[in-house]
Amino acid sequence: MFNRRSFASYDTSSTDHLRFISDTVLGQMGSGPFGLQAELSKLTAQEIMDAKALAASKSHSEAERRRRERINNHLAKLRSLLPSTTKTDKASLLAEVIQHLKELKRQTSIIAESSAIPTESDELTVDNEEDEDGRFVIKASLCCEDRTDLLPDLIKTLKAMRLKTLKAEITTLGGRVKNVLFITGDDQELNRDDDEQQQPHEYFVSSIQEAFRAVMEKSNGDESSPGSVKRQRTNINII
Amino acid sequence: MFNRRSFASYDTSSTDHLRFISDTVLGQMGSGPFGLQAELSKLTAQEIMDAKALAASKSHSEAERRRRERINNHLAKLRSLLPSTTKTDKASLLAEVIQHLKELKRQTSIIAESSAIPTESDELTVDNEEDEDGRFVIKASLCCEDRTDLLPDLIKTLKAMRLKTLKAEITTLGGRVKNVLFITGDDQELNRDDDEQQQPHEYFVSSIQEAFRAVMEKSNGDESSPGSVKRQRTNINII
DNA sequence: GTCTACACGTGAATC
DNA sequence: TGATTCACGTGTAGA
Repeated sequence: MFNRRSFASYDTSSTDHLRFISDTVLGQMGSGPFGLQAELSKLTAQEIMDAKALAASKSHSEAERRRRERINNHLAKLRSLLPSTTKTDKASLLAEVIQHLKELKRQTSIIAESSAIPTESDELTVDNEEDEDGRFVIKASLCCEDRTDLLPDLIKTLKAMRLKTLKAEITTLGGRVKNVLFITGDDQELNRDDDEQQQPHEYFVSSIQEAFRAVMEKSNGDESSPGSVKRQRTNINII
Repeated sequence: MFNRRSFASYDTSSTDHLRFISDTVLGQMGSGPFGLQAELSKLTAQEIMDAKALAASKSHSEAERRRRERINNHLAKLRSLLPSTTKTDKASLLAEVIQHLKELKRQTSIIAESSAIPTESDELTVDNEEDEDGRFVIKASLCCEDRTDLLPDLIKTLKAMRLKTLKAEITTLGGRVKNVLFITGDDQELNRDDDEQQQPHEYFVSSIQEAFRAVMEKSNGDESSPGSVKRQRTNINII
């Protein structure tokens, strides 16, 4: 452990290290011809072991240097992607990356909700809305990878929940699909005038969200179909 | 440097370190009462210096540990923000962050171009388009911080370039403004039927872009006006 | 047994 | 000067 430390300094060459060892050992031991011989052979063994250890240590430190280099290159790339490069500090850089990432995520989610074009990331929002006649309508917007059974599954789900689709905007682009559905229940279920209005509607919203989530996740699990017809765009409005 | 190394191991206590020094020094020096006394006082000085050095080293290593902790916390937060948490590796994590950041940036820029809502980041695009009558129209979309003189400056610029605004969509939100202008030149300048059509239009596009860029940058330099009326939204269509 | 990734303490530099 | 940041080589634990 002691001599391991001795070549830990940055640019001590192998020969310097060995000379240091031979000096100390020869100084402590007797200088007779036999002892010297023994010590010399011992030294050779030491040399070999040290050479091996040094080689191992060298490759180790080099590997570690490569790793550091990779990480720092990525950090530099991140720094170049940020708008404000005020702080050069590493931790602050990462903090700004986090902030920027959250901001971008916020923007995209806000814009994506009000857009009819499907995005790369899966998305599901279900909200209460009021139509022009003041009746309650639920607007459900879901975006996911397209598959042949998606629409039938959605219809089946809606039928099972006794819901009626007033209007559907279905847009597919690049193998992905975005559905914006305007849903209402049977008249005896929704549009009641008692003072417990909010709670039942929130219940409907969450149960619809849950059901649609299941349909979307079933879609994700279906990896066997290769999504044959891609990169073609269709835009369908069902009223 | 030698004894600095000696307490470099992780949990060697201060007393162990000092005992090691006293052993070696006493072994090398004479053991007379005077020499011992001198060595003892020296030792005390050494002890004090070592105690100081140890304290410094301790605070240093603790500070370094805090720094590492901060960085790793940020990395963990980044990992939680990513959609795919497949690789736990640090460098790969940063690589995925870069990828994700680029993807989000791409999405927002694409969506922002086709949206009438002003975004947080400045933006300027100028493109050729054809209107319903087949005439050439230039669509210019610029988004920047709002100021009172922005619109007059734009109008002045357009007038100076002998351009006509067919239609303008101006939307302000939260102190920022987005202008989408549909521009055409005088009829003798644009809409010619010779085979050099593309080049002059590209010239117009780039010169318009340059002029608008100047207007936007002048806007950025104007920090004196406090942008009094913020957080109110207006939507104006000029046809 | 080699390889890889991490945390650690330390020397040096910058402020 | 002390505080803070970085690169370095090393110990060590999983594949």
